[in-house]
Amino acid sequence: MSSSSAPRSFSPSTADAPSLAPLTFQDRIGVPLHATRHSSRVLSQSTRIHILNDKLTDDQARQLGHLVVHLGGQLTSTPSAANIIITALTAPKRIAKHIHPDDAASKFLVSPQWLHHVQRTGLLVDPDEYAVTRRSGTKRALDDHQTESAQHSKRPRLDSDTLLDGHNATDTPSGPSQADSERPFPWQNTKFACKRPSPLKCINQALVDELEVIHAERRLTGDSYSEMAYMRALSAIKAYPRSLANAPSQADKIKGVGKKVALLVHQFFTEGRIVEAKIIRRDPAIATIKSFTELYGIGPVGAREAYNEGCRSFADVLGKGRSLATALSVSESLRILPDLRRPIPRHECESITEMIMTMLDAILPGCVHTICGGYRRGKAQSYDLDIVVGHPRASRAVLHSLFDKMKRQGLVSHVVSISTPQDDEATDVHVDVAHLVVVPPNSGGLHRRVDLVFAPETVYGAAVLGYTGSIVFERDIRVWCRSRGYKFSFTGVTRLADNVVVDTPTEESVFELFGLPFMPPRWRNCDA
DNA sequence: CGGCAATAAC
DNA sequence: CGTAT
DNA sequence: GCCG
Repeated sequence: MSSSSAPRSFSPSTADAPSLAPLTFQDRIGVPLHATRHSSRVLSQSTRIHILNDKLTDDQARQLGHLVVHLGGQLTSTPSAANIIITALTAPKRIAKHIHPDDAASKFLVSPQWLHHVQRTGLLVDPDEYAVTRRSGTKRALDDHQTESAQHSKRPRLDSDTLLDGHNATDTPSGPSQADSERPFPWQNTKFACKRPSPLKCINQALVDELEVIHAERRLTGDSYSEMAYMRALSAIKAYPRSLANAPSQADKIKGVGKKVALLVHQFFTEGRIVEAKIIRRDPAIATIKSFTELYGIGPVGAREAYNEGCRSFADVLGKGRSLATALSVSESLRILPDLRRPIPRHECESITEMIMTMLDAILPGCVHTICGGYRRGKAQSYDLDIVVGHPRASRAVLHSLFDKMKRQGLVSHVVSISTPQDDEATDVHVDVAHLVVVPPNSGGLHRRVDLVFAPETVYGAAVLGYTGSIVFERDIRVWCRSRGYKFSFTGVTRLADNVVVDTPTEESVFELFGLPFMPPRWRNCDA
């Protein structure tokens, strides 16, 4: 594709719609620089729509274009930049002339009626309902009234009886969630993820997985506050202990779930999927951008830029030679990526830790340690290893001694980053961190990401808590903490009144200080 | 309508 | 600033 | 996008 970077526009050729502003095309991925304020947009930026002019008059095409923009969607100048293509054509051969063969499979090809239906209902209608090339059923494209009424009248709703109390969870079917009896305390309707137990897999996990698709798309497109809203909403649903299948309208009573997500929840349980997630799942642009973020040091912005500059493969990204400010070059990152994609089973987390702790013991005996991260939350496998070590005060630069020893033994293949040694006697507490790539012996030469954290025992509890996650749990414990007059980080807890660091030798001491019931690590799985 | 975690490295 | 934890 |  020709890299049309800046938004382009043209003025209407025929002057019979004078009130309309010129149409604006946007072929790039990502939220517009000046996000147009739609109070409640029907189409999000995940719908990038191209209108085939063929068989439409200029005027019709322009009207449709304005409708797309009016509904909050993005208009593209080429078919390949879109994920939805509107056309009045019906003959496959004629359509094929406009669509690159590579694109044909992934694009939704819809009739203009789709857009009108979207406008009429104010909902993102499944584009497959208006597919111009037949899928399983050929009759859909014409009878939009029928599909509409069918969707709205079907399915009984039996959600009036059940209430949001969470105590008498009598109806716990054979769900895949972990033993509910282990739940440390009952669910409560709170906006703080750190106050509600969240299992590894919840009873509404299929819904959570669907919302996660939208969340990931918001992250990749840079819609950051929408991203956060989805993250928190799915987190809230994840903690909800009862099935929403027969009571989808209960969803908007859960704190963190608002009008929009409640609508999606309803759609999921009445129609079996969320349309927006379906569109995103089929969007190759999103998949490509996501794959770029697998490279260390390339996040949503870098991945998006690469994509918008025409990159479609790792080789393309490598060709760009963007190694911006990362210890791991793109080529190195690419080289070890196959290894880093391999999950680390729990027993290997343990054996690597044992090896490292044995080495440490020869340097400074008597340190305590905890394997944190997903491992501690009970995940069967992880993609990195977080080891938090607690050492007696007065021991300085322990991490660096250990690090040297590991290097000498050839265990360290890459130093992603390591905190600068605190040479002088800094009076305040210092937590040392090393982000390494390690090649453990006896594991087939696989590269493994290992994070080492060295904390004085006075803040060991905060460090362990800070490295156990999950992300939403961490964020909310900080929010809660501030509301109680403290500031929390993995380096310790500070009382805001006098800026004094409070002793937090154990996790329990942190929870107690904050007036929070202790949350067992296995119940901190607040993320999808 | 303001706010949305905190921190370190690059 | 963007990325990572 | 949601909460207070």
